[in-house]
Amino acid sequence: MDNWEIAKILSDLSFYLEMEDEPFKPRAYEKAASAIEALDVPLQDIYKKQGIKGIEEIPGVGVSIAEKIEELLKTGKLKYYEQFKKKYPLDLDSLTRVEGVGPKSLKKLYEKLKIKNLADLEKAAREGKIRKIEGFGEKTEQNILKSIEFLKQGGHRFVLGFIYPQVESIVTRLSKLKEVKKITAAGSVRRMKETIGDLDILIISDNPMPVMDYFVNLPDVFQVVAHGETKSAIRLKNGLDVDLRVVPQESFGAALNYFTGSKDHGIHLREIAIKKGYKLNEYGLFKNQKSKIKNQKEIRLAGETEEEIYEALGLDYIEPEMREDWGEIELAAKHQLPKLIGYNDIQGDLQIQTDWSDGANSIEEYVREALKQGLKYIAITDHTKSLAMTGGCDEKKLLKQMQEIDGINRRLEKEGIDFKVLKSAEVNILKDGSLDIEANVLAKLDLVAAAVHSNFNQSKKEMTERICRAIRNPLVDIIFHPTGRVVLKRPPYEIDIEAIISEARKNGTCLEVDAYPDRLDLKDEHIKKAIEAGVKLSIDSDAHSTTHLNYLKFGIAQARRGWATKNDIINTRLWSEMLKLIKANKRKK
DNA sequence: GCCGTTTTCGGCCCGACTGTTTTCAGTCG
Repeated sequence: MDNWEIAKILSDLSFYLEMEDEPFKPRAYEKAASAIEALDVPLQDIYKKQGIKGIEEIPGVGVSIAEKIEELLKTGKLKYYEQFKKKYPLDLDSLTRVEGVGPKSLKKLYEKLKIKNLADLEKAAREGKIRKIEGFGEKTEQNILKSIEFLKQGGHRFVLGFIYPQVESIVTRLSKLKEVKKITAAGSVRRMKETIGDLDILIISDNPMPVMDYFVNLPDVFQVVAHGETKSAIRLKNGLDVDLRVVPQESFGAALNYFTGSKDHGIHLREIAIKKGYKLNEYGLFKNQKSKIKNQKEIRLAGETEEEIYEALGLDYIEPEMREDWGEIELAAKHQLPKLIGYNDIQGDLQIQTDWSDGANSIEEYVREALKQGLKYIAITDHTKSLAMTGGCDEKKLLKQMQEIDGINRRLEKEGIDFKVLKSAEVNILKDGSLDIEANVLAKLDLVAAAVHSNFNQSKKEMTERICRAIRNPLVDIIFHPTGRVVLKRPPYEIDIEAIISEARKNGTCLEVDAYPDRLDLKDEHIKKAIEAGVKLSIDSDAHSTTHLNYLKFGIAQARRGWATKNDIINTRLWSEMLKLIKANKRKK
C-alpha cells in the first residue's frame, strides 16, 4: 500500500468524521493526509526501518493515526475505515466533486433518499426529490444539476502554460480601464502551479461597477455566476472560472496574500499571527487593543503590501512560488530563504528540436527568435534514429548537421553577433540503457543529452537501472525529462527518483527541468530534492517551434517552486563556462 | 486526534456567500 492510497483513506476518514459532526478530528485527519501526500519516502520504508515510532515522527501524525497506518501497512485494511464504508456506502470520489454538496448534505441525501453515487444524485434532482428535504430547496437542486453537468464536461483543471495567454489577455484588458487603479492575478496562477483550477483577479478601484459590467461581458463568457460590487464571477466557454474582486487600497497586500495562498501557507501564517496576539485576515494584520472598558479596538499593523505583513510577522518576504508550507516559513523566520533564480537569468536554451527531426523551424529561424528573446546561445537537440516517427537523425545526418551548425556559427561571428549554436542531440536511451548513436559521433558533439522515448512500461527496477546506466555513461551530460510524465495526461514511468538523483550526483550528470507546459519534468518537489543532493539542473524549452521558446518561463517557475537558485541551473552561465562546468563535473566521478 | 517560546490540558484559521431560513448551517476558498 503506497503513500497516496494511505493519504486517500485518511482524507476519506476526515470526510466521514465530518459527516458525523465530530469536532476537530476531521481537521487532524486531513492534516495527516496532506502530510503523507507530501512525503517523499514510502511509509513502508519508514516503517521497515524505524517501526511505528518513525511514523509518529511525521508532523500531524500522532499515536492514534500512526496505529491506523500500521494496520494498513500490515494488513492492507483498516477496520475503522471499513466500518465507515459500511455505514455510508458512498462513492465519495465522485460525490465530493459536486460543488456545494459537502459532508452534511451527503449524509442527509443518503439517509433520506439512499443516494450513493453521482447517478443517484442526478436522478433524484431531476425527479424533484431533493427540494423536498428539509434544508434543501429548488435552487439547491438546480445547482446540483448544473454542477453535475459541468463535471460531465470534464472541465476542472488546466495546464498553466496553455491557458496563460488567456489569463494575460483578461488581465491586460481590465488593466486598460480607467477605473482600475491596480490589478494582479492571484491564486495558483501567481504561484505558477503547473495546473490551475480557476483564476482570481484582484483590483483596486474607487468606481468598480463599470469594471464589473465590463468583466461579465468579456468575450467567451459562458455564464455569469455572480455580479456584485465587490465580487463578480464568470465561467468561460472553455470551462475556466474567473473571479474578480475589488479590495480597498489599505487591504490590497492582505487580500493578495490571502488569495494567493496556498491554503496551507495561509493557515500557517494565521497561526503565527495568533501566537503573537494578532489576527490576520484578507483585510490586514490586526492587534486587539483591550481598553479598560469592555469594548475592544482593533489596531491595523499591516495590510497595504505583502512585504509589510511578512515583516510584521517577523518573516522575510516569501516569493509566491514558494508558498506551499514546505518549510519556507521556518526559513523566512531564520532569514535563511534561498535567493531564487530570476525570470531573466537564463542565458541559453539547451533543448530545441528543428526541422532536422520533428521541429517546425530551421536552425536559422530559431537563432533569429532566440536573439529576439535575448538569449545568448541555443543547443540543437534533434531526436535520434530509433525514434523513427520523428525523422530522428542517424550518425550520418548528425555529422551533416554539425557541419551546418559550424557554418552558422562562422557567419554569426563574421557579422559580429554574440550568439552561439551548440551541437547536441536528444539521444534515445534504449531498453537496456545503451544509446542509439555511436560513441565516436557523440564525442564530436558539444553536449550530449539522453532521454527515454519508448518501452514506458518497464518495471520500476528495470526503468531505474536503464536511466542510471545512461547517467553513468561518460558521454552523457544531461538527462532530458527524467520522469516522462505528461501533465493531466500520462503518469511518470515507474522509477526510483531517489536512486536517479543519487546516481546523477555521483556521476556529475545534469538533470533537466523541461519547461514545456505539460511536461515540467523534473517537477517542483523533485527539483528541490535534486538541489539538496547537489545535482545541477538545466532549464530548457523543449521547443518544437520558434513560438515555444517563451515556454522557458514555465520551467523557471517550476525551478523557483523547487527553490532553485541561479547557481543550481547550468544555463544561467555563459555557454563556455557552462560547458567547462559540465565537463569538469563529469570528469570528477 | 494533534500539539506545545502562553499550554501535557485546552485549545484548534478566518470570513463571505448562498440558500434556507426568520437567525443560521453548510460550503467554499
